[in-house]
Amino acid sequence: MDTPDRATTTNNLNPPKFEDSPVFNFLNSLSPIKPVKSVHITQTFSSISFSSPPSVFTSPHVNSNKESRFLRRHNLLDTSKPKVTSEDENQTGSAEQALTDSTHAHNNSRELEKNADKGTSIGDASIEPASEQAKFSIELPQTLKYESGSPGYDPILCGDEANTLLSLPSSEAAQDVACSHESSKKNLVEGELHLHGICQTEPKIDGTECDWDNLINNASDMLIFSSPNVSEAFKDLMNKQLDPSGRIMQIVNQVASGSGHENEDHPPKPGLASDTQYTQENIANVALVASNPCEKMDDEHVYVIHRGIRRRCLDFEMASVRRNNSDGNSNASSNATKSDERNTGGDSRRCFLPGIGLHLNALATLKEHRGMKNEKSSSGRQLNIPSSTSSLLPQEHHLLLLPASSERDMELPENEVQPVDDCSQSLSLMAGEEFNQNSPKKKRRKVETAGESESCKRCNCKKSKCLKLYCECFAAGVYCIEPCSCQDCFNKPVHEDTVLQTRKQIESRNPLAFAPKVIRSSDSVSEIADDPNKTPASARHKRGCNCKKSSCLKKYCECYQVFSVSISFVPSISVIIRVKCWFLSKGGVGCSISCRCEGCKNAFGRKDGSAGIDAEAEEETEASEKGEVEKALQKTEIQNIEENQNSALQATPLRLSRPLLPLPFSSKGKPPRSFIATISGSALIASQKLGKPNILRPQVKLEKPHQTVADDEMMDIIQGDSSPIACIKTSSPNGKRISSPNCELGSSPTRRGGRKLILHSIPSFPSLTHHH
DNA sequence: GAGTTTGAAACT
DNA sequence: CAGTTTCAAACTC
Repeated sequence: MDTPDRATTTNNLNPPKFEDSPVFNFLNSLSPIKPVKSVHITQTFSSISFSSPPSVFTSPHVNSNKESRFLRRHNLLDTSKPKVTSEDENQTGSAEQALTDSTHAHNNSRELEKNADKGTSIGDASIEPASEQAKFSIELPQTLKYESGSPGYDPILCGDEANTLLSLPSSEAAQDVACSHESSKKNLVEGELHLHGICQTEPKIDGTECDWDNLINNASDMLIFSSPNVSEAFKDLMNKQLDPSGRIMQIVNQVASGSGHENEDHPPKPGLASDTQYTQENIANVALVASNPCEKMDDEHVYVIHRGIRRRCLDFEMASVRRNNSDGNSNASSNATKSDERNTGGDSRRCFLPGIGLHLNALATLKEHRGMKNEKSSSGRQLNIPSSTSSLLPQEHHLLLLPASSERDMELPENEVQPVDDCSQSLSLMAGEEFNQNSPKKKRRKVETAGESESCKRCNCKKSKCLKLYCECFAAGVYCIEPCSCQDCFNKPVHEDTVLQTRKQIESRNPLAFAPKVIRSSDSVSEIADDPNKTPASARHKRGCNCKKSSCLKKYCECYQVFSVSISFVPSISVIIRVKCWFLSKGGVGCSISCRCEGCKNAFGRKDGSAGIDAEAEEETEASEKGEVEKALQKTEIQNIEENQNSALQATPLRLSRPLLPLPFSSKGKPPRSFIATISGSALIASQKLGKPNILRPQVKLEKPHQTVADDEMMDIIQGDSSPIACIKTSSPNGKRISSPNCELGSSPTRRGGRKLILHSIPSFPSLTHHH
């Protein structure tokens, strides 16, 4: 499957295994995270274009399957060689062992170095001893040939290795939000990591030097997409990004202005409901796949990508519209059952409808694309959103893709932080994340592990018919889907009328019932603006919690919910970034005066105003005799990490892993162990306020698994200009996901060397403070 | 997997 | 608004 060039390169370079890399070994020695072979995700629902990379590396929880698969790949690799020397074999084996043996890792690295010097090593990798972390550098394998075994691998598409290190497996069906099981299966089979050489993007790399930055940069190339098509599209994107002149936003603007998808050569794919939809999708894709404006995007790719975005968002208000829509395809097939939904994809398409899912962030974006909006309206898809506040669905897609349906959308409370909790809908441009679902034992978890979209909300309602706010799906504004274990569920397209009605009823009772639950106080905003270093954990739950027994240390607490984001940017470097987001719909925020909790110990901020979950706070906690709190925190953290690791392997629909982070340790010389970053939505907002680029750049801080980055650090991350971050897929512990509204690919103004994907996390986030 | 705990949502 | 009930998630065993 390799191109001639690649083959040559491979042979010449005698591709080292990535996992043999000393760096990797070192990482493994430091972190519980262990390398795994490609992930076998049985995602049924996920149609998300960028499913979480079947991580090459994953947590120890990864099933053996993956590993075996990975091994197989090695075998393939080896077999490709004329002869496998015993040394090579040993190295291979040692690499495996090294994963768990740090000492061995060092030895290995030295060996590798030796080999590298000889030019015959499996992997050109060198790593300085821990004491010399400052010089932490690594040489990535020149050529990693993993694609050979993938049936879906398209040599043509992947041929351009120079520009694309991503070898995206192909299984386009998997992209369909229809969540075809078939696709999923295919994905499993084909969704393998195809590494075409980690450092190939750096022509200059001659096998002797490849600093950490390069590694990181290249890591982006190693993203794994469950969907081959997506991967292809992404690859194109990546290739285009190589062009210095490439500007993502241009594309976006182009599309918005109607030129983006004018590629007549590539008419909309069959099955598209309409041109309008296509346009929407294009926009979405553009947002995701920003590419060089000079080059026409491959609509096909784009389509593929966005296809994964389609979700089960409830377009409550669109029900009637859709009905009228003669489009036969229809989603209209609202008679569809859950399975039907998955298979038709029409339902998912709704996600592009404004419905209730407009995200605040989207508003601004949409405004920018007003032309698009108008166009849409003219097309008969005028969307009317009855409730402004209630329409804040945590669905990034909506934000990005849906044209503003009504001005009312803009009437949302200014300081509300959009709940970005449902990844299912969210444009999860995020990496193989996973949230902190603390109990893997749960049924839901099972479903998840079963391959179901971890990203999807999964309710388990029995009596509420999924028409109450009890139901997470309903509350999130999404239809229940197969992964749900609900009974007598009415939260289905077929009952959209009922859903709508119920929703309205609830809204009539509480207009903000569906509004974001987390708000950011103006005070905190200004505070941050004044001093970016201040802890931005100022977002607070709108109504506050009422905890009495959990001390606000459990997920029961609406305020305290650790949303974690795992960024698996380098599949080979299982980097799990745990991000505590304060910009989530709920959770991850400190308690406030509005809380009526008792004995509040919310690590994110106590009711009494105590420090949040900053590192110092945690340290304080640790140091203090509050063993209980500490325990709780640590436990939570551990759980989160473990879960992240686990889930990182699970492909999330539309899970786009984009390594955007120039790892901080690249300059700090700290080897990654586990990246735990804390992202504050407030920080994001603040950064906006400060007029800084809305680049979500979670600073990756190397620290112990239980540590978290201080808020101020997050501020740096967000505000800083050195670390482009990848689109991160964030999710809440309870399955709620957050994704940056405008996860766009772009080039960082300050990016160094390699291509980096920048997550414009909340670019279009309307200023929440300018009115204050 | 079943049962318990918890706190939000819903109801009165 | 307060008290109670219902509910489902979180948690425990």
